[in-house]
Amino acid sequence: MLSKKTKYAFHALIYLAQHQAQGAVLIQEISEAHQISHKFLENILLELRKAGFLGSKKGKGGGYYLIKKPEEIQLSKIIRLLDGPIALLPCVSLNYYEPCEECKEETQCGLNKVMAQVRDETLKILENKSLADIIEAY
Amino acid sequence: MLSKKTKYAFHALIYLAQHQAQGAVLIQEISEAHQISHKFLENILLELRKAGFLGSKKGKGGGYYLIKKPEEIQLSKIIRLLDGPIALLPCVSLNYYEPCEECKEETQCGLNKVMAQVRDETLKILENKSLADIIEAY
DNA sequence: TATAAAACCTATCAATATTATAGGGAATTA
DNA sequence: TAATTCCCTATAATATTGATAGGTTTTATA
Repeated sequence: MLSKKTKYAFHALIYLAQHQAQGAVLIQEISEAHQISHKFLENILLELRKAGFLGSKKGKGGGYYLIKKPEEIQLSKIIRLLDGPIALLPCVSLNYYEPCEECKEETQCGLNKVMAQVRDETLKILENKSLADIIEAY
Repeated sequence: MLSKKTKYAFHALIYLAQHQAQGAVLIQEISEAHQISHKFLENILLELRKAGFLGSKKGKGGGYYLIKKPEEIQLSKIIRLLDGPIALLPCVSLNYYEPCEECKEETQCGLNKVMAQVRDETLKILENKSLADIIEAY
């Protein structure tokens, strides 16, 4: 299951994409529109900015805005940033890999094989779908 | 990520499958073989029994044993039993469905669509792979 | 039939992760 | 210079997961 953090991130990104014309958008505005705690959302937007998805402007008239095109924002990247690994086991994670404690030969482990397959199919979708794709039908 | 509970369950099931000949197997034996806390494993085996995967025998010479063929134990069933939903969002979960709080029309939500797709691909694998499959290469 | 072995069951504790809040700092605008 | 808004870090609250504890019931067997 995706965490609230990730869900909020998606909502915020969608909101920002749909209000690109208006320039910088206040945290406040997004948090009210989606009923998210202002401060919690603030932390999330901060992470998204540090990761290069958003830009920000301080002071009056400030706020957040997308600095990547919605087409260029892969869903997989957002999930990894806020939720961590997409894989079901550390030993098949591409970005958060950790060796299996039990297996000597991971490549010969049946569980590893299946979970690697799940990971591949999941990534095939999440890497090829972008923010733009989910907005289309929103 | 799968919980330890689920991982332990898989290890235990694999162990039981590989020691089917010996009849009932002690919790102790499995917990030692896999370095799992005896009591924690006990709870897990209990759940597996209640769910119909295992049988048990009390008293001396007792223990746990598989009552389903490894071929008939879908990985998806084990994960759902111990970890809950496989889907990434409640609104696309088949077994633990909960309506989306924001969407009026889930069918028209882009996030819902993508996550349903992920769920389908994941299940396509986890429902078609059984305990027997992961033992083969173990 | 007494004893020991083993699962059964439920409660509770501990550790960790998630969600949320708090509050002063720094930059920007007017 | 004052108001606004994001920046940053710490901490508190809550939920989930992982682990432990201890008595109960059943069963084999000596």
